[in-house]
Amino acid sequence: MAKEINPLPEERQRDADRSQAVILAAARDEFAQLGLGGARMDNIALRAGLNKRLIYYYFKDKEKLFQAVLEQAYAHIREEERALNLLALKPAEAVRRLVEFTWTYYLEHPEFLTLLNSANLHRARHLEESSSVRATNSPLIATLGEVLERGRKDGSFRGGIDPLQLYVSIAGLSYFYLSNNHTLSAIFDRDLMTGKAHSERLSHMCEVILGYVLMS
Amino acid sequence: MAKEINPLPEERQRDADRSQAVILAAARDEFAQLGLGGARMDNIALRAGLNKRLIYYYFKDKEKLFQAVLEQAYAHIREEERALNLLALKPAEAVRRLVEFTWTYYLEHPEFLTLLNSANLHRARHLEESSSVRATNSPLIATLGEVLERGRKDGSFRGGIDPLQLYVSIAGLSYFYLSNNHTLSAIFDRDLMTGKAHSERLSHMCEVILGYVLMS
DNA sequence: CCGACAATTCACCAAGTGGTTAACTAATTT
DNA sequence: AAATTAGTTAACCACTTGGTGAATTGTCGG
Repeated sequence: MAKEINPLPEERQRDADRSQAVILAAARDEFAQLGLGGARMDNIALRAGLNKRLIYYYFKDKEKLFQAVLEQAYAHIREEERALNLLALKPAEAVRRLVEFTWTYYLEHPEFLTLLNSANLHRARHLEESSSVRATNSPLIATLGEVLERGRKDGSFRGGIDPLQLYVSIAGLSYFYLSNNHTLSAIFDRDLMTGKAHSERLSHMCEVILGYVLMS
Repeated sequence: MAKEINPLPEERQRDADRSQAVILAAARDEFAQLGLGGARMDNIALRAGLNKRLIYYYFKDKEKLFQAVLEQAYAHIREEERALNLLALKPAEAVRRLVEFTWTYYLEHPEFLTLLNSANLHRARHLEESSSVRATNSPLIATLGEVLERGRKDGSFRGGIDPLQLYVSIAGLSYFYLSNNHTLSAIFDRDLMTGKAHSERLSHMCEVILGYVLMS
């Protein structure tokens, strides 16, 4: 009996790409949970199920590893942002869609929030060294600017809105609620992470943002 | 010539209260700059100009020290919030005042933002153990609720606004801009920390929030 | 002036810490 | 199938790290 060829390529024992991906995922989780200062390289190796030496082999050192994690995180959200296709929607719907997307993305990717916090704690020096993040100068702001212009032209939006200010406001409304939910819940003694609380927050944010951009 | 009595009490070499205060300030700075995981006890002692052993003598361990720093930070902002006296203002002015205060406080106390981020990274467990923070269940929300009610009664505000949602929104608009200014500046290649950028941000936030609460 | 206690110092440590050296082995090339 | 290279491993290390035991000294009431 001839040995049949496996239709799926057999798992190679050694796979550089897979190892790097596994390390990145492990590092993302460790950094997200403990911050740059609290993360432990031994722990990352343990999470990855790979020898610690491999981390240094592929990523040089802790700082570079963190930078790689950040780049991957940004690449991921940028990809999803691109898929939004805001220009295919009516201006008001585009803004609402952006609010909802931002909220949902942050909600489903809490690690993104803590990674950004760590990056900012270190004054974003890991981004400045990174070409990939700066280069792909998010086209979202340009798109949002176009949406605002269209809305103004068709008379539904007020004029003079800075798209960057609006984007920061949209992001901030979700970000603060989710990133600081533990302290907020503790101080105000109210669980902010129930499904009901979430939908209330989303509709509140839509009211705030749409109430601002829409003529009335 | 008789030795005259010093009108200011001479500096005692040993002063428990002063030492604790110095340690707290040093710890606040260290934690704010490096996070809980990145902060070093030796560094805190160095900053304080005191022997490291004193930190453990007064604060038990790193976790308790961090908790004490958080408690002090909250106590400070709560004190200033109390001084706002929002109920003495007309509703619209009270809301605008709160926006301005929040912005200014965060701007002048950047360490508060990073401390909160660290607290949230650790799921606010340092607050849950703290009686002082939970106890002084910020009366700001109650005050804001009263402001909203007055505004609705005199016909200037819309109804149905949840004061907590509004507070989170007001805080979030400032917080995200300032806490994430490094990553935002890097990604969008725009300096967000100039005086001009600051005043633009403040007026944008006032428009957003007042546009939301005011009837129109 | 003294005894007692509180404030401070000094020397020290076990358990990590990020990072490295060099050997080893699966794939790939020739 | 031998040679080369890329992926992986084990053992190790110099240096930090949070934390402690015990001695020391300023302060203050009596």
